[in-house]
Amino acid sequence: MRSELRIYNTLTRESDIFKPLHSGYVGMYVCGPTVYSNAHLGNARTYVSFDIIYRYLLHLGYKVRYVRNITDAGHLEGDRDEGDDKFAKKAKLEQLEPMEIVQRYTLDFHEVLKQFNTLPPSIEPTATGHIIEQIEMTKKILANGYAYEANGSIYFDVEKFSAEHNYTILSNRNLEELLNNTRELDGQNEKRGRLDFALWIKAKPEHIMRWQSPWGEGFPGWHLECSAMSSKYLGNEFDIHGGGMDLIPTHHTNEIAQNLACHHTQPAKYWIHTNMLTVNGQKMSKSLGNSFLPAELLSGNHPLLDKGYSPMTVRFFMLQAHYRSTLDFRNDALQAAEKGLERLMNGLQMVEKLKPTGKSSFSVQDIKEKVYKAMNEDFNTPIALSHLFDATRYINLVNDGKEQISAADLKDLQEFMQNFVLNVLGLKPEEANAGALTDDLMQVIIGIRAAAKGKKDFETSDFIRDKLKEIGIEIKDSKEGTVYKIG
RNA sequence: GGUCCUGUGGCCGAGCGGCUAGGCAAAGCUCUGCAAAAGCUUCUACAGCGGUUCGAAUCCGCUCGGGACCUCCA
Repeated sequence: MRSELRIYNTLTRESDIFKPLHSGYVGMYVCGPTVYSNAHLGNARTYVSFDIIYRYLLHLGYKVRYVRNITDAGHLEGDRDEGDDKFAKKAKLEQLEPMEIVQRYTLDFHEVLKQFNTLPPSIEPTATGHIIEQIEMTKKILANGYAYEANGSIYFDVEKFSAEHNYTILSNRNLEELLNNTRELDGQNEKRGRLDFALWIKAKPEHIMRWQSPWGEGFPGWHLECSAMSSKYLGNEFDIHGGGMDLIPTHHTNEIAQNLACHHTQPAKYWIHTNMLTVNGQKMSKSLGNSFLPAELLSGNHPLLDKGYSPMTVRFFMLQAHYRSTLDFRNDALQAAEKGLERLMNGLQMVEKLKPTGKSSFSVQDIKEKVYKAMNEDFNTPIALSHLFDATRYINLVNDGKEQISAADLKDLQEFMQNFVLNVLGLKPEEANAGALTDDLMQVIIGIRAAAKGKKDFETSDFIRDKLKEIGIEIKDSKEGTVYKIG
């Protein structure tokens, strides 16, 4: 009997037993990127974390609708009504149409996530594609009395809302202190309250992205799109809402307020938040200028890297930490992850070659249960991995004849390893980086070397090995024969 | 300034009242013409000082580090 899945819920600040609203089905909404520049590794960590959650839920047999938006409009520089939106600003900078920016960085985002082997979401809606829904929602919040119009813009009335609801339920902040500590910002005279935020913003003449609304031409506030799209595709109440931890105090807080003000329901039952990727102990972010781009990672062309690393190495590196802990991105940690991943993948290959040896001397069932237990405790991938490494050690010991495994257990273990490593953790073997022709050539060379070795002509065989090494091809002799590795 | 999180062996990272993960590195061994690779084995830490407890890395207090949020951010 397996343990039940528990998820740490930011809303309750406890690990809650996961029970979907509709048995067998899961609705999950994750806040996607604002596509105004290249996705960096910090962004990737969040989506890799949710990819694991998505994959595991699928693995458990749930039918999951995974919605992840693309923010392509209405995201202001600062929470100021006079701010340009990010796309228009960047567009001016590069002399491009805003939607050109959106397209470029949406493609980049998809490319990055594909490299990290994340599964695409079921629906990937865009903010610009849901202007009508956002206007409708604004109208309804106005009608319900939780917003007001000021000079063509619509603001959410936090004071009114908090008289009836706990506005800071998610962040657990003290509302009074928030009110007193929020910085005085310029150009805020339109707002009645310091914490009020825009649902709809009146377009200034210089704004390129604008839509017609009952309040004149404008564009939606950032927080509204997620409320509108999650309601549309998952209903007013759904199971999981996720995002980075940095979204808790503002974005998600406001989202909850909007949903309550509009639909009178709290949108999600479980709020999951992933922690940040740090560099030298500091959060990786575009504004701090310490971000790593996937291209820099692959090439190793970055002052903090000694060499390039594959996306799978980074995925594995991320899996070695829990999603709610910060993770520091460092060259030597990556180096360690590279070796670790190789060990795990070797184990995965090895288990396929194993032959049953009679009665099992260890319990496959036990390993499996430990792995599931770890995953059921708030998706604890580091612990799951540690048991997978235990399994790997047993696999190697069976290969050495020091442990025994029965035919049934072997089949079980093979299926489990393949399924878990490949499908749940989403790790895939590095693609052979040699083409067919190269491989044929290598077989010829290896054959010549083997012949020389057979004649004890070690001078020739060592010459071949050394020369290949010079051009970056490593020769390894093993019991099963000689293999090569490029790079 | 306010709110909150955090400090684990040479490094990365789990654990969060008793059973003291795992990976990397290191050392020894196996394999091997020699290597390399791979595999096996070994290596026991919880910032400091107090307290609670039969028992604390785990709970409480203080001190000293580090970080996040309060402003766009995953």
